[in-house]
Amino acid sequence: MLDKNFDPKSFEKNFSFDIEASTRKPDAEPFMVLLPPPNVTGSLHMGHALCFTIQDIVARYKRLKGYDVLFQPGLDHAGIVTQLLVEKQLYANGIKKENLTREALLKEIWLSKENSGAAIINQLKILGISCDFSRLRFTMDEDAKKAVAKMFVKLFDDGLLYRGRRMVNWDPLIGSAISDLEVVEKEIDGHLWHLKYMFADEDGYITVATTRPETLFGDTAVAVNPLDERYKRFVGKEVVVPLTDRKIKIIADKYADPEKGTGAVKITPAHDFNDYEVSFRHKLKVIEIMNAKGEMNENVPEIFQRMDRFKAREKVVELLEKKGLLEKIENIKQKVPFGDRSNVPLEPRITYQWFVNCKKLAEAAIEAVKEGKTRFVPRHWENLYFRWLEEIRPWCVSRQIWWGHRIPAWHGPDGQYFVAENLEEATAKATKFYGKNKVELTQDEDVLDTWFSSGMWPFVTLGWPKETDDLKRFYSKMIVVTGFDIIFFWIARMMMSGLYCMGEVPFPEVYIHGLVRDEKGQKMSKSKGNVINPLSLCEKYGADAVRYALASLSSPGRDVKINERIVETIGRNFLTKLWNVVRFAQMNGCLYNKDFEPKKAVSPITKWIVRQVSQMVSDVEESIEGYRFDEATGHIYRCLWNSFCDWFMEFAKPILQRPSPILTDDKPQEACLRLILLKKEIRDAIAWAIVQFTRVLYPIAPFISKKLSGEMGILDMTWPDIDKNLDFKDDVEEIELLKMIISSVRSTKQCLRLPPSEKINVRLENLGSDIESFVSKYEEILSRMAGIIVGEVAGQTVPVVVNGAIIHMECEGKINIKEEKTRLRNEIAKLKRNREETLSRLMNDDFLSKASEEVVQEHKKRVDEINDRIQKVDYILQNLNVM
RNA sequence: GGGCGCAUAGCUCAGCGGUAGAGCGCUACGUUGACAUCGUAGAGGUCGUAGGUUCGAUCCCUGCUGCGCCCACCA
Repeated sequence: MLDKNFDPKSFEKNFSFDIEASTRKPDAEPFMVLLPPPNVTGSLHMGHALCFTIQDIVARYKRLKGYDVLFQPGLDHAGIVTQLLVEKQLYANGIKKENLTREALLKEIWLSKENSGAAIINQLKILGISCDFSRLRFTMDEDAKKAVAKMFVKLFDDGLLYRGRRMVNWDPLIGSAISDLEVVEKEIDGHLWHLKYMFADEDGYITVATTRPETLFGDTAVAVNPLDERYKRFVGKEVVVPLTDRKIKIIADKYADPEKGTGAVKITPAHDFNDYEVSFRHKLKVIEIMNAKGEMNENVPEIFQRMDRFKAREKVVELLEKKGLLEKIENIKQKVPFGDRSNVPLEPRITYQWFVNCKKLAEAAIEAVKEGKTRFVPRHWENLYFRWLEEIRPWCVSRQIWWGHRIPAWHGPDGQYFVAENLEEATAKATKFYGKNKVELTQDEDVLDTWFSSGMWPFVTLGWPKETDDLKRFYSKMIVVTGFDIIFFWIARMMMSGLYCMGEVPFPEVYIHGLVRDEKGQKMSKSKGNVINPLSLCEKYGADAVRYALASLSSPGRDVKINERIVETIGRNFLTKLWNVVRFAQMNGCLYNKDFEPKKAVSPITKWIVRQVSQMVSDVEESIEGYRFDEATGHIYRCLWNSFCDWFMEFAKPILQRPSPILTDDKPQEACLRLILLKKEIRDAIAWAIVQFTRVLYPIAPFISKKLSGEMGILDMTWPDIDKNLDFKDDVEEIELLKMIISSVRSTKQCLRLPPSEKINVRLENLGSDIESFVSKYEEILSRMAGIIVGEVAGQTVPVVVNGAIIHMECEGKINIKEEKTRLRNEIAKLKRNREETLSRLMNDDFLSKASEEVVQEHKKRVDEINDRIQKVDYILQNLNVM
């Protein structure tokens, strides 16, 4: 028997879904859900909870539907983030990175990875995510390493991957190159310094505006626009770089925009993408003035050397001012590129890096989506995907950090390198190249961008490059669920890698969910302090409540705003309701009866609830298949709370509470038997309905569903097998009429300020069916739920119109006639307005000729109904006058 | 500078070419056996704005306004 208090903690921990998650069904249709591997940098946040809940709903639903579901879990090594985190932890313990060897730092990171990984797995289990943990993979597994090396070599051999000296975005804090995607533009309050560049051979100067005065040591020209009349005559002249005695030329280049700054721009090829371009056109010298940490190097005057770039800026400005070379300072809003992980301003830097030429890969990825081989849900995300892939640039995949997949390339003593899957193969290549036996090879120091291995996740987890059975069975049969923020990082790359290595799209569908935000719609972040920890919510309200709330809030294409209160009011309250109704069922001895056949139900109320539940099941099915989890929870909610609890259980109560007759010889046997059978049918129907609820709810709230279906006597979870062709029309209509009568009486009582508990005599008129039999069936229900006694009435009455029927309520001395008259007049006025509107359409020839026949008929019917009602209400009004 | 999304009740959001919906909140009333984490009833919206298409527009199209996001190497 269930406890009176609903306490999810008391049972959630008792359930493990490991067995169902790892059970394979070789004969069933395969379906895979690919869990986006969480970073091993700590714990799961609300975004994970949403993403994983959605996936788990799909996985569980498909399992119930009979598919062979592989829900593949994994963890991501998350190169830069993880290394930064561990370095920070070490630093807090007084250990500096500089004092550690590569091996020592890696050892520390692996340790951290083990801890974090274990914590994440534990959290996934608390959330009830039913992936197959026996198949847990890590992006730096031995197998994954081999696969990554394999693909790297393949790309290299196909000429799609190369090493080159290029200008890249450099993160001075991390000391590494990063990809374009890892650059975030931030608008900051900055200054525009107007500097005087003195002419070398005459008096006077040209004014150059810059936001980065410290880079002037790297200047190798000043550019003006060839069409700029102001500066035409200066082109070819020399100016002196301030604070130095170095002379540079004034050049004419269309890059200089007369509208911007002073129209004359300093050219610093080593530290600006545009200037680098300009330097090629004019064969300018390239002077690097900073090291990997963003400190000034030996190419600047002595006093600036080893100085941090921002410190140097201050110093430069100070000196310029002293020397009278600073014309003015303007305050401006400025966009500056920052590293998304380090959150420091980036420096463009010219270095050797490895690049993937994505052009061809991208074309295939675009094509596949255009052809519909992969579909985004919601569809409009495809635009974003196309736009990025169409303008794709070479992808810098090397990182100057230690944590990650080491680049599978080996360098010879002379700078020659050999790309190979392992040292043996590299040695073989080197031997061939050098033509002698012993060559000292050293592996490339760099590691790969994390997303290189993430992009291979769909097939690496299935065993690639081995041609495993799983790979054949599940590749391209999977779904990926993720946020739009990683469409470029991950989805696009999985498409490219997948098509490249497997020749087929990895997944036919990608479901893109919204971002989780706080109740004000703000992004959750540690700095704002508005982060909600899903695990503490689970602790407080249960994982089911969190999952249910997330599902019901996840409308397509919209962000999910959540706070603790929402979990409480949406999730926990609903589950409490379910818990309580099951408890009530238990008190009444309801247990699942496998012999109960819904379509053979006898009692109208049973037929009604069977109909409602059946409809709900097919609605939920449709919703989940369309990824409408908000609708799915809505259907379950309304059916359980409104139809089942508010109506059916109330209908059932009087029947259940009737004392069971004892069959003796002196009582009419048939009536007793009928009651016994009716009570049994009601109990069976209650248990049946509850079981259906737990089944449809199982994908969303698995713990409570399992618990409650167990209480009802069901151990195996399956999707409800519902008869979609039930013909209960007449009975369903009868119950709908009953409901309307009850509602109308309640409403009228409230209007008339009659206490709901007061029993009122009523007379029914024009019911449309046999009043006597209707009353005999529902007399008890009408009495309990509406507080009316059907029979004859005396004295003053208030008639209530329900559909075609009229309920005359006895109210002698109980009501205020004036108020009642006002109420009725208002009702008539409203009805008339309604009628006018409908009639005006029916009198419109265009409407009659152009609207569909169905719509026209509907309008005509509506007018008839309104007329009928007006007539009755008016009749009532007249009679009130007489009384 | 391009592109995308959103605008519906006090709040959070569904919806839809044919008389506006839910949850929360609010108001009134109601509890001795499922549930106050509750029940019953009710108030509350000219569906952002201006045009257009249509017999009919909250829904489709266009402009505008406001908010949010993405992309882009500019001093």
